[in-house]
Amino acid sequence: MITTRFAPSPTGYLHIGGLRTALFSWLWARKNRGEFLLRIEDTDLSRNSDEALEAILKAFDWVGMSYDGDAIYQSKRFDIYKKYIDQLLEEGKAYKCYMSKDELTVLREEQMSKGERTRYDGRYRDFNGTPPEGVEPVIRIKAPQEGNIIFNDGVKGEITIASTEVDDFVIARTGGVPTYNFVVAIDDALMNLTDVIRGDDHLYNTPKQIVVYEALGFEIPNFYHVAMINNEQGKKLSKRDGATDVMEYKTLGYLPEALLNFLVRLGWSHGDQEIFSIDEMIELFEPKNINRSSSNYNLDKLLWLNAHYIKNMPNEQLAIRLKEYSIEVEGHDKLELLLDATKERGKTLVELASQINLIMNAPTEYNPKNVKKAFKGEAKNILADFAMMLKEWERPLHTPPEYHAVIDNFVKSKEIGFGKIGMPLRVSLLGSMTGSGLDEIMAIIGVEETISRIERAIEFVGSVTPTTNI
RNA sequence: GGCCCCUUCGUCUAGCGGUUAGGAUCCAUGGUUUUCAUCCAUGUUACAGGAGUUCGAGUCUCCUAGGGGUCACCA
Repeated sequence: MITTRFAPSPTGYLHIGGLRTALFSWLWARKNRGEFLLRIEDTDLSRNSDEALEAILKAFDWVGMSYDGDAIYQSKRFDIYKKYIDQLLEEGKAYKCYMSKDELTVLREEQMSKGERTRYDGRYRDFNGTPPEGVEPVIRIKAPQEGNIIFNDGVKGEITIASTEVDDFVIARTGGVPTYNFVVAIDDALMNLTDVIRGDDHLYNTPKQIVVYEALGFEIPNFYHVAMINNEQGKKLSKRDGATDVMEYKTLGYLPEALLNFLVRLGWSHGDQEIFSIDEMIELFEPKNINRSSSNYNLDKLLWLNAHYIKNMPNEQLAIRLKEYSIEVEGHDKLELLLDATKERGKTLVELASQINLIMNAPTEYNPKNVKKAFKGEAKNILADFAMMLKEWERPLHTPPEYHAVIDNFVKSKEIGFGKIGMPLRVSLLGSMTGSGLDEIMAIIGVEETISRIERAIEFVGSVTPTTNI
């Protein structure tokens, strides 16, 4: 059985890099009918925040990734870690180090000035004397002093790191609170993880964790280190790049299925395929197809995917999603028509919402530029005549083709080009020069509203246009 | 700086010793559309550089350059 996990620390929001590794882990577990576990890394009591934790859980919920069982909180497992610390101490695989922070700083500065890698020098590794007074010790683990630590990374291949690069790192701070690399290794082992998929930035933690695995006799899982996601300039993602919080994408009008599809293709591929439903991702995902190089985050592609998912989403479903964007169209008698007429014109739900609002609400103002272009010349009279024709029209007016017939008839009887009525009518109805088809708009709002909007436009034109121009 | 990793169109990527180096996005052009958008078609653009190995190298090896990661009593 495959067991994977996502292990965020509740110190900030969930960002897209984290979401992607979570996605990969989730897909891999689901594909193998294994388990995907959630573990909250909250051993740094001073940096945790409940809001951050809540935001992470909310983001998971929004994208629809479910974890198995209950989330595990490291802060509630200190007694377990304590037990292993004591065990290592007893077995002589760990020791108390009485070096003060000041002494450590001095050592580091010395090493840095010599251009060496900063590392603990092991001065208390075999200490038998009387401990200095007044110093609360930390616990350090005995790391191998020679040879190499070698592991096979599922993405990058065999990684060899010299043991001299790994010092006797602290596993318990003064006060006894255990540190990250120690608890990660213990929890990963205790949770029976088979595959650890995580960010590239953890690559150097792996040898440290292997030291713990070996000291405790745990079985080492498979590691997959996924390269980072950079911004469009190829630099590290930062707050300045916007939308670092996954939930920000919801605010911007992105569908979770588009975001996930975008992320799954960032660093992973299945031949030339671009569009993946969740089920397809689960079916096709293979960690061996994860790219070894880092990738740049590019909004164009996400936007294209989002537009794709909006266009292809059933209208009832779309109506439900739109509720989050202050659009209440569920149960509207022209729902199908309304969404068919607008959903190809919005790349995000926010844009789609504004398209819908344009149709559902009569324009309260007309852009001067549009007025100048669309309401010039005979426009006022033409609109008036068209409104008249609508009023006197005797055939039914419900569907777009039925409205089309009116326009058709109007243009022919007046012997004018479509342009003479098209743009003035559009601006009258929407206040905008672009948008859905006129036939559709009129069919959605109905004949009374159509006439009312035309009359308001005529009134407006009359108030600003010199009579000589009409 | 030490160590580790990475390098194919602007971007995401396919490629797994022999291809006219493919797809997607973006951009441009044309077509469809009464506008816009959608859709369709066409087009421009890439193997970081240099040595090897080989009959043959984007694919293997080495070097150089560039980029990234990491060096905590943070996670």
